[in-house]
Amino acid sequence: MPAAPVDQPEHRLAPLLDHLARRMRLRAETVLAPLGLRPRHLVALTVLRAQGGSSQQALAGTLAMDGTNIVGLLNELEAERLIERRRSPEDRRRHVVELTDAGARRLREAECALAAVEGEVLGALDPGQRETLYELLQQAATATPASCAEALRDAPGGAQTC
Amino acid sequence: MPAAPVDQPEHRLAPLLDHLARRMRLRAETVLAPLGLRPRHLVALTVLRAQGGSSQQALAGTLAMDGTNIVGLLNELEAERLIERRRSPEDRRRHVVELTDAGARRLREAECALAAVEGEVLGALDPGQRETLYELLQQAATATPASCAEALRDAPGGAQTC
DNA sequence: ACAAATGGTTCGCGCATCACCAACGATTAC
DNA sequence: GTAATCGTTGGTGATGCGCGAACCATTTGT
Repeated sequence: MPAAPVDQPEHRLAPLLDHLARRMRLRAETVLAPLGLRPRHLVALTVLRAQGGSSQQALAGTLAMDGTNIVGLLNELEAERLIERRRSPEDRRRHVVELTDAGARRLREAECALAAVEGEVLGALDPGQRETLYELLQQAATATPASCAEALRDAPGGAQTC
Repeated sequence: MPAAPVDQPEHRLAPLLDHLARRMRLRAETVLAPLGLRPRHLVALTVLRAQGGSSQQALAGTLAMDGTNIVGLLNELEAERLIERRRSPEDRRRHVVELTDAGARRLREAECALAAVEGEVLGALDPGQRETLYELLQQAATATPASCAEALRDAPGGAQTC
């Protein structure tokens, strides 16, 4: 056996992530509809609860979406008084976006409704596994904005690893 | 302290999953483009490698998408000789879809290219963590098709858990 | 003080995804 | 033979989203 060429399964988790996220999103849509929310809103609200008081283009960065679309998203959320835009005192061009009390409440309601969906999609995982899954994803998500921008800056063309 | 109301952080991982999957998908698109593949194709190919020789509506089930759209997806893949449709011997109405050698090769190429993306998006996770993440997602994904259909059958309206 | 750059907003274009309906050919089941 | 099933094609419509253009308010540079 010469050098044992390390026949890795070469499993990448991008497709897996995509697959599961899709399943989750599909079910979540139907559950969230009665609350007047869509998955996108949930992500935004969750991010805002974590890092409240960010500017809109900071949000655009962490949500990885175009600035103009952020406006629309926030408009919808503000129309239902779930978030507030205040002008920043230091730089009055900026809008400081923050969760309102109603927003935090709705978010909790949504999360509550989402628990059922989790039960369906992640039925094969026991509570402990779900918890570690949560922690892994959380860790990845909170650290990514920086590392992602960094990676994009360092290797704009292509960074091949194999 | 009356009954200690268990002030769970009530963290749901649906938004997290959505968020990370989006980041991953965005980067994956640009990396996959030169290979003539899009994220959807990758998911399909991965599923086919795992459970080869399924009928198209079985695929529709596990991919959670409409049958008619499956046709288009498979057409694209077949046009590049990455999959083959053969008629099932038992039931000649069915098409048995299977990965070709070229398909398996392309899939590996794509996974290789995807490794770089993983590095960017999951930079905060060390190899061990990524492995457990993979195993958790894998376990959830392989078990979901059944449990999901089951859940939909049992509770078509709404299954509130809290 | 004037020009340039920046954050946010609005409008509109274009593209991709996707569910759904309808109709059809081939095949199987009752 | 009739009905149901699998796949295929074509079309429609909603949605999401990136992108560019123009605009206002504000800040920054000189």
